[in-house]
Amino acid sequence: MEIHQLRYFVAVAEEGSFSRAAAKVRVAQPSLSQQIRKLEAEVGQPLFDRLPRSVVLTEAGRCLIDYARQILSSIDDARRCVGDLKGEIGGKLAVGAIPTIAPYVLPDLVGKFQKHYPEVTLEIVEDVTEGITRRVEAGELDVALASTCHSSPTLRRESVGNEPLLALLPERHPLAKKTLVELDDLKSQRFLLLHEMHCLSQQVHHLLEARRLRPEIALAGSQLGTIANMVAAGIGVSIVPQLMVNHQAIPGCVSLPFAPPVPERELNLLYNPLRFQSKAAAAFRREAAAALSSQDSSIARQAK
Amino acid sequence: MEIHQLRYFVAVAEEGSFSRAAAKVRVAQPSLSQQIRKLEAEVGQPLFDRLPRSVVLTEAGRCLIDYARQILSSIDDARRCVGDLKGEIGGKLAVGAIPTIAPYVLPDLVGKFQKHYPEVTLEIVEDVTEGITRRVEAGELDVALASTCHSSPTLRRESVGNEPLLALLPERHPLAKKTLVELDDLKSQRFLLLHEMHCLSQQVHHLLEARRLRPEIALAGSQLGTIANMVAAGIGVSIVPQLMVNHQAIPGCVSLPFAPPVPERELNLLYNPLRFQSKAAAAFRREAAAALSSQDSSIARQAK
DNA sequence: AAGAGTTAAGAAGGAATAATTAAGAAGTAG
DNA sequence: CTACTTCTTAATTATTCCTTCTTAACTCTT
Repeated sequence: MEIHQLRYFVAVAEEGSFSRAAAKVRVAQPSLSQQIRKLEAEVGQPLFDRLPRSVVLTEAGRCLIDYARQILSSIDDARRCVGDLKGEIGGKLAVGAIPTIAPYVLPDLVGKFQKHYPEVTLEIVEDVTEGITRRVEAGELDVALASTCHSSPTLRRESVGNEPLLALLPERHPLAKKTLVELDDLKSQRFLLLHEMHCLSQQVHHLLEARRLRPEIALAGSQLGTIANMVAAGIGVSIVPQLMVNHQAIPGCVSLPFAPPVPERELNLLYNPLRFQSKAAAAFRREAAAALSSQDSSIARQAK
Repeated sequence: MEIHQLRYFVAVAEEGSFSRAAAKVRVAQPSLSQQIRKLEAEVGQPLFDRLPRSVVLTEAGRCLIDYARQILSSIDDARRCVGDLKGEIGGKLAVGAIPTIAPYVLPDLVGKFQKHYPEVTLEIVEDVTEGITRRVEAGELDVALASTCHSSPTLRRESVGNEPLLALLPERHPLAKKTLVELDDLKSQRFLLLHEMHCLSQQVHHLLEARRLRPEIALAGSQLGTIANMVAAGIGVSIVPQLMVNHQAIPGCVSLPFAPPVPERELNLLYNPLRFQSKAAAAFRREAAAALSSQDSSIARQAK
């Protein structure tokens, strides 16, 4: 059993194809076939079922795949761990964020971080909470930004504060002139929400349900900018995070803060405590926390 | 970074010498030196300080060693995991036990186990609780038999019952004719104990201390058989586990049960829940639990 | 103080192994 | 039926890892 065999094995399992896997790991496809065969010979049974159109793991393969991933991830950690000892902050850093945070936070944050630590190669992943947390737990992401999510031995949350949610109304809406709005004011409005896989959508849904506010439209595969444009077009109203309002002009809309109790969402930094925390990851967490806290102060200013 | 390089690296770290490590991993010494050099080149800094008389880990080496051990252990687990799928129960199994259990339980247990599963290669380690638990947590042992010990994420205890402790007296001792004895009866006796690193010794010490019974003699580097012989010689009395009395004739001594509250010690099976549990390990746990429970019934019989 | 013994490192030759390219077989789609 | 995709097989090349022999540094003894 060799490390490169495990790498090939994981690649084939992920790609479901020998040739695509070969391209991914940058070797000729026959080499990869050969190494998989050796691995199969060593464990004494086939790891893949070679179907006409695809390649799927056998029982033995499914059994091995988790170990293989873990071993490769440990090797990465080991490299990073000794690399960090050399002092310089460098290497690769995989960062994730959910779609209702990423566009408003990452551009500034990534820019600043790259300026401070130019030796770090960043890899950015944008996905919904479910996908982000899975990737953190699988060791694919070093740090991630998300809102409410589950916690587990392989997923630690570090709170970086709460963020108010704002009402988003068309400019010429009767409520648009108020300075504060209440949830109940929005009764009988049509709500535009993201697809329910977005946690923001779930959070708002819970808010509305608690107040027996019903009419909703969910937009699958969409983003907050689309929602805003639809609000501007008078199709409905929405509830959006402060971060969005701070970072993006929304022509044709006004955003109004809620009267207390102000609806909020959590902002969390996620990471996998079982993995080695590189200096680069620690630095990114620091900068991210700082960036989001400064959000808080700008929120505070705006609230005055 | 290659698997064999990690194997060599761990071997050198453990042996503190290139040549001894080379013998251990069965390669010529220059090969091993060469591979260590490659590893050092890859991580960018030396892993060992080559001192005149020995070889010790550098900071980078200390950082890497845990990862290396974990990776190698994961690879073992992976092998075992897929191997188990093939159905047959085989492979290697490392079993540990503390010195106050091992001689009375392992002979029968190991004999039976080998008869039932002749394909399993057993490796037996006898050590005090501290050493046994460390080895289980480090993944060196698959299963172990011990008494009271700490528990941790990498060390799970599975209770297999409690075992009564008995008073061990010289044949001609005035108390020897009683059928039940109380702890307080033993006041002013001289107690012979094993070295305090043995948990049995600590347990008895606590018992005595609670009753303000003081005079003790601790025997370093000794075993229960020696204690028994000294008791027979009239040097003092002792408190020993039922297991010992059941499995070993003790000429010149009598063992007496205590009146309630009967002092007991726990009997636990230990294993590392983070590691893969092979079928061989599961089978051993079953047989060990059965063996120790049948102890209980023989204890019950004897108590009548 | 000199030599025997130990320990690690270096160099050269040979064996094993993994990579590449090219050709073949099996199945699918147009 | 032909063209295309995908994995396997085969032959060749290149790498790399291991071994033996040798050198260098250091300890301990006489």
